[in-house]
Amino acid sequence: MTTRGRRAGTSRTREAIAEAARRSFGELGYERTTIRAIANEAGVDPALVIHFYGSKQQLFLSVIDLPFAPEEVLPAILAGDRDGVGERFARFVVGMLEDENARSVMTGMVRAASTEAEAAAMLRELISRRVFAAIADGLGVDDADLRANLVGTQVVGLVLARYVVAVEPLASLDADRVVAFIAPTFQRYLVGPLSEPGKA
Amino acid sequence: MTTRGRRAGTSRTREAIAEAARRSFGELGYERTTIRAIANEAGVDPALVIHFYGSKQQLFLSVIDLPFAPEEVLPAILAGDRDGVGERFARFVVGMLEDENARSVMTGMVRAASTEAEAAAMLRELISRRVFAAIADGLGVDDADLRANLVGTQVVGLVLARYVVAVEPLASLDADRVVAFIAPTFQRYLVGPLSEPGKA
DNA sequence: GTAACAATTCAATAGGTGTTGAATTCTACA
DNA sequence: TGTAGAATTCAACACCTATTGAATTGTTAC
Repeated sequence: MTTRGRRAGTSRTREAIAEAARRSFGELGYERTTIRAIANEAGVDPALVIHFYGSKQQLFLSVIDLPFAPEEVLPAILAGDRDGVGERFARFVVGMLEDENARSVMTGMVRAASTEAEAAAMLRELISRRVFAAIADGLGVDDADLRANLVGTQVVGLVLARYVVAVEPLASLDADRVVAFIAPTFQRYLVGPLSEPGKA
Repeated sequence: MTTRGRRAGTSRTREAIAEAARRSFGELGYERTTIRAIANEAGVDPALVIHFYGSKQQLFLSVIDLPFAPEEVLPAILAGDRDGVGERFARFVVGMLEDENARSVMTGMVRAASTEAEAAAMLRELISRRVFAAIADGLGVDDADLRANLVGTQVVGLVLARYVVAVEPLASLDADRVVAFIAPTFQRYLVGPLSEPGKA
């Protein structure tokens, strides 16, 4: 029987709620995640979740944020020899997805983008503004918006196939091989000729 | 005031329900689609939907089925000169997605695969059995399972980015240009060397 | 030490969901 | 023509949801 009122000592429940939420959103998506389940996992009353975060949607937006800042991490990847940029990019994406927390956030974003307009907007914004800007600045290509889109298709496709749908053998492959397989795709989307190899 | 009991004449409501369901699942995903809304769009009582299809999940499974049979359509695409196979494949995928009904089914599948285990299984099965078999048979490559997976990532990534998230400029591009951009990716995933261009 | 405030729970509310059972009207077949 | 069955609606059920308001307990600043 839990008692009412404030607990003694300093409390870490706010973060516990955030962690539970991130995990659940990542695993179940937005709709299937219930505030009750989050509260339960955090060992707390549902009303406390609302008290801290206002609403389910605000909780989602607070908790699902990129596990990295594109404008901080991309420049270093895009700089350097052009021939290796696809591999460096692939290595970063695949490596980042190895981290459990980062993966939760990414799958959560992709899962939620499928049904939540807000989440779709986040993803759209991410791809077509932040990644776009980094590519335009870092590579000096003129059709950076399109290139950012194409890179985006391969990234979300990878997340969906490897982690959400978990198709085999891709899901069980070790990171290095995945990097090797998709690096050339990023290479072409980032700096290669975009039309047929012949023309353009 | 609609009257009770059977209507006169032959009825097409069963298909009307299927169409409404397909549209709604495609646009809103599984969770957000309600039986009441489907019934409403089909001009019918919610109970009739259940009466015809048994349950929401069975309705989903009945209605969301591939708009084409891979084993029938892929062989013709994979046969022929190897250099053009990527483009032929891209043309087929992108062209198929131009059809409104087919697109609904595909987005519905991808959307639902994000949250419904059954739908994820469908997609997994589709990619790793049916597409796999077609590739193995049609191309005679040995790592056909992996190639099918990689092709799958690019297909679902395209569906998600272009139609679900609708990122610009990709969403507004005309089909021919999309084909030109992604064809080389399919080309490599289908018959190209899978590791770095150098080795393999 | 007391007043403000933060953390926490409880109980309730209002609304939505898929699904069921019975009732009614029509069709098809004997 | 009669009767089995199909198509259809209505009303209800049982359940689950996010959210709210009030009550309680602890902490912090004066």
